[in-house]
Amino acid sequence: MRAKRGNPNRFITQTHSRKEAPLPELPEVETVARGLRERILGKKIRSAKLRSPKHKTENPRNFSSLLTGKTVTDIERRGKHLLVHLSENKTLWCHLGMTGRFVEADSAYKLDKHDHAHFVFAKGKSYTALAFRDVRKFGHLRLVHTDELSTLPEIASLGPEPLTISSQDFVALFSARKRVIKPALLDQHILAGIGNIYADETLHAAGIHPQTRCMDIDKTTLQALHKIIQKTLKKAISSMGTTVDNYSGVNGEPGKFQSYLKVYGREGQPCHKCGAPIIREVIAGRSAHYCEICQSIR
DNA sequence: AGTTATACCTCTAGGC
DNA sequence: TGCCTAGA
DNA sequence: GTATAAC
Repeated sequence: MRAKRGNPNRFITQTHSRKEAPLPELPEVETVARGLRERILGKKIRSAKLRSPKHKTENPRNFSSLLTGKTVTDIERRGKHLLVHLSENKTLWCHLGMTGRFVEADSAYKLDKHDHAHFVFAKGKSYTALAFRDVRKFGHLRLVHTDELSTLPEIASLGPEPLTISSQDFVALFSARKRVIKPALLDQHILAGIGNIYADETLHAAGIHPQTRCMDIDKTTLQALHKIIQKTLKKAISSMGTTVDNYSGVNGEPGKFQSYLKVYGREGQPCHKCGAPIIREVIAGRSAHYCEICQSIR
């Protein structure tokens, strides 16, 4: 399946021996938000259908009538949440979970069994039809009142955005905690948007062992981690996210960041820095990938 | 407070 | 070839 | 991926 044996420039791609979910994290969700802006911003919802009533969704009965006729006024990302703001104080609040995605689904499109909703947006002669697909059903689509968004616990309790937090605030966020760094990075209440891939990648780049307690990491290293996180997320966004055997873009465009992965999904393969095999170890219930030589800070 | 396990759900690579 | 399970 | 219950 994958890749390019013998191509030194594709050293990462060829190492993936398994089909892995893309795990929508901040860069992937940002990519989707941008794709949605291009396609549906300013358009009016002509139809909205929910085809899997079992899927986590609010107002399943009224879904169609509540959405039809509303206009998409703004699309924002907060952590891994997608907020599609509509006219009349409505917001379509989406989370992609592990496998959620939007796919273009015009009249020729054959709905997949995992397409839980279908939308048609229009402005003048310009139509866009999208399906919301979510194989594992960990994501959701919910219709909420825009002015009540900030009262929703899932949104209100989110930590700051990693791309805009200052270095000082970042250091303050972690330096006093007893917790282990990897789960702390994954904790959306502390910082919003980082998931398993970028936690592992940034810790490797910063030379920090994933089991290190936050308070044991000196300030200089935390400052370095802050920089690395911003750099990595920006690069991933400009690469349109990480795609392994799936698509992160709205129209199915694969991301390109997977070719830069240095530890994630590379268990047993040589570290690109030192050659030691990459370790995979379950930490706090999730796979952590790291190099025990390069990530000696602990 | 912080940690860990468990549940939610479907699919696929890889082992046997 | 197919069945089964770990892990996404 | 996340929420929740349980040490």
